[in-house]
Amino acid sequence: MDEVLKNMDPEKRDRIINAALEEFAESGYKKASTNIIVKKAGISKGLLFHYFDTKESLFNYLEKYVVNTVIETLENEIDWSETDFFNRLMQVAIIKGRLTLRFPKVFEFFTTILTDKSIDEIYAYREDFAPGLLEKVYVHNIDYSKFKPDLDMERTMKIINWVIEKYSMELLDDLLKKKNYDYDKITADFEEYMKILKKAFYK
Amino acid sequence: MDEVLKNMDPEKRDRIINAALEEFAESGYKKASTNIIVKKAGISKGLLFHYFDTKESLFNYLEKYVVNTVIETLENEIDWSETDFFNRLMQVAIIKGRLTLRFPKVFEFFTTILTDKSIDEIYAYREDFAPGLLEKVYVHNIDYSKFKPDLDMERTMKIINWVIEKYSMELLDDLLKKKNYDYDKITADFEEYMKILKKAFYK
DNA sequence: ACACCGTTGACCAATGTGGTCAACAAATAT
DNA sequence: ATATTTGTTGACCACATTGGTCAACGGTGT
Repeated sequence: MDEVLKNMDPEKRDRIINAALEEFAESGYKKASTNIIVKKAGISKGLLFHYFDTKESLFNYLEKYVVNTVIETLENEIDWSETDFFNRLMQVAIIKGRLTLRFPKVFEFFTTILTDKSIDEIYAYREDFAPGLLEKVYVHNIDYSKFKPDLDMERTMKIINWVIEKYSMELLDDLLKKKNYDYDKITADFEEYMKILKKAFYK
Repeated sequence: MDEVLKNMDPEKRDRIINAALEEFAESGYKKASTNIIVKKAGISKGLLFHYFDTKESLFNYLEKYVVNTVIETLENEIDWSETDFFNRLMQVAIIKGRLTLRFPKVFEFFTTILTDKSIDEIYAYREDFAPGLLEKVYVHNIDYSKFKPDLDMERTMKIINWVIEKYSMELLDDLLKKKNYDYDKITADFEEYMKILKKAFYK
């Protein structure tokens, strides 16, 4: 399976991957239909099972490929010298936006995978695929002395994260509907939110 | 169908409703299986189709019944004399928590229904079932003069809403896992978050 | 002419679908 | 006690969909 995959036309591979991501994200592993996947990908049934022997191995390949791609992209594209916490999170959100343009349903796919897993399992899953990454994003080089000293930091961090998650979600939904990607406008809008949060939580 | 439903044992009706809500929420209308619904509800196939002639009419009944229940509960249980914005939103969240204890998957059911609808359609849907309610929750008797005068109010309101939505979601997930409902502890924790937001956005 | 290879879609047994119905059980009326 | 209605069951149906196979096709290079 592996050597045959390496030689596949990359454009076609992305089409298959996106079709499969969409179907698995929408229906979960069991109810996802290979018939629908081939229809979405615009290929024949036979071809799908030529590249991926079974539905299960397709799912496994998908998971590995897509998780690794996301992690590598984050590792490589984050500016690790950035010291401002909000700017760091903004970078992450923007990178996620670019990934969504290439793999529209990746993050819904992740959500579906993680649904029904306990918090411990989710943590283990994350550490399995990207050991230490989460901590690195949140603390490496970040200057926490900018925050007001009397804050309930645990809850404050949760609040900031929730805001960014929700904003990103609305943003990604939007990206998938309209096709244009007005980088500057999005960044400016995002910065407005960050400004409000900074005023609220920075010294 | 209607008169036969009125006479149904309410405990059994709730079991059927919750089983159907769960299955529809999980799989969407088309992929939801009536076989799984009867299994979850612990009744026979025949009985489900005795009460609800078709899968479609079951879905329609569900939608009406559950939307009306949620709206009536909100209308009746909100303390409309409350003037503090954060307390108002906290009340809504707590009422949602109580509803989740009775209908564990209602809000996931709503989410599934609304997925793939455009923003305009969602707005129309809401106005169709609960005309004016949303506005009433957000403005009726609320004292907005407590907010700092120089705020970007549109974005600030979004932020507050996002925080409460996310907090509620985590709370509801939690409620479904553990069965106990430590009202006081939850309220206290919630109030901590509100305190942070008030310090950030109130004068 | 041949071999090779990516690709197709009709085809398969197996499982699942929404819905029916004759028959049983329990309550209710006579 | 008996007859009647009401609530409930699950085996059963025709049909759709499932994951997966395979003989055949068209194109490319030799």
